[in-house]
This record gives sequence, structure tokens and C-alpha cells, in this order.
Amino acid sequence: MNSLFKALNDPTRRQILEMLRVQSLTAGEIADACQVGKPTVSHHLDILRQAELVEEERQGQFRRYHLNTSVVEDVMVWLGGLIEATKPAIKKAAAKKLKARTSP
Amino acid sequence: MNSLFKALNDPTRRQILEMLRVQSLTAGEIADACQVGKPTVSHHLDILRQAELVEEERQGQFRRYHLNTSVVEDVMVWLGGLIEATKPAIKKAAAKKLKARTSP
DNA sequence: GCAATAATTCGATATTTATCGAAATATCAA
DNA sequence: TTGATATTTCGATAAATATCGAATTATTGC
Repeated sequence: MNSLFKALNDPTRRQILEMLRVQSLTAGEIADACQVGKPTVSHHLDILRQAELVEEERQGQFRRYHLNTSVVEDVMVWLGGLIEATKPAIKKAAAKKLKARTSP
Repeated sequence: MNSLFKALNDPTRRQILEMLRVQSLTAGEIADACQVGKPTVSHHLDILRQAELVEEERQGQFRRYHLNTSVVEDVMVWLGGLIEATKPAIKKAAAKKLKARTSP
């Protein structure tokens, strides 16, 4: 979880993820699109890879990067837990509401 | 979005959110539970408040902190966009699958 | 008003981090 | 092999950040 939130914390990295959502890209293409140098992009891709948010595929002298959505779901599950398993008072109210809707 | 991901990036702050999920707490109670000093907790609560992840309610000499789930949903929406609006090839495949399921 | 309690702000510090230019590594093409 | 291109690694640096002790602010109860 730590490496995931760390990876998501930077605006440039989030921009990279948004780009990879549309299509997989090489490091060079990413560097052209983002307003940072190539060494910086390389560093960002490293952090995204550590978090398993992106996967690297080597194609000759290029390296193509893909988005990995499965770990994105992991974050969503954690966040969902924050919303779902909430205070007893609210859980009680939710149960009451449900009962009113399901009983005749 | 920036302040939200920044707030979520620290393990202590995530622990605070998990505690507030169960019940609202005072700064002192949080400091007792977490393994950090009171000034540090105060700082973390400040960052969580900037991200609107927690809300402060003054009760005499105490300050009670509540979890605000609405912005948690904002993060989930952003993450969901990463999953949903995916590559055209996959979208096409999904459409095909849907058609096979809905047509006679 | 005054002592006690809750919490924050202040000042300092050590660590992490984003960034870049230069150098190194790796692959392709001729 | 040699030159060109893609990408990373290295070294340095400036900025952000988590943490603490001490001092400060705010509120309660006597």
C-alpha cells in the first residue's frame, strides 16, 4: 500500500497513468508529452513500476510501458473500506433504511 | 486532487483515517493510539483537514475529528476513470462481448 | 483570577524526493 | 564494427516533509 500511494502522490506520475490509460507508450513518448526531462521520466517510471502500476515490455531499443489496472483496484478496495465499514450509528441507519425498502 | 493524494501518502495519516472510520476521536486520543508525539499528530490532522478528509468539531477544550467520506469518493472516481476508460482495443472487445450476450 | 488540561505553533533537524546534465548501457541499421 | 538512437544510471542540488521538544494559545473548574 505504501508504494502505491507514494506512486500516486506525484502529479507528473498521475499524468503518465492517464496517458497510459489511453494507450501504452515508450519512455521517450512520455518524456515528450510531460514537461520534464528524460532522466526524470525514467525515475517516475521506476517508481510506478515498483508500485506495479505500470509494466515494462522491451521492444528492441524501445521499452513500451503499459498500465496495470489490477493494483488500482487494490487502492479502491482500501478506500472503499474507509467508506463502507463506518460508524455503528450510520450502519444502523443504513440497515433501517434497507429494511423499510425490502419489507411489504 | 493533489492535497488528497498527499494526505493519503503517509502511513500514520492512513492509520488515523482507519481509526476515524470506526469513531470520531480527539487529537489526544489519536496521539495515544499512534506511535508519534502530539505535535506530529497535530500536523497530520492539519494536512488531512486541508484535503478535507477530516473535519474538526470544537467541544470545549477538546477538538473532535470526524472522517469525511465524500472526498474519499472523489479519489475513487479518479481511480475508476483509470480503469474504465481504457484502450480502444479493449473497449472494442468489451463491446463485442456485450453484443454477443444481448443479441439472440 | 489561576492552576490544570488540550491542542497548536515555533524552531530545528534529518530524511526523502523531484529534477537536471553528463556519462554509461543497450539495441538497431548500415 | 561503427554510428545513431533509446533509455537508464550517476552525482548533485534544491525543495518538501515527518518528527520532536519547548513555548504558546485556549478553555475549563475552582
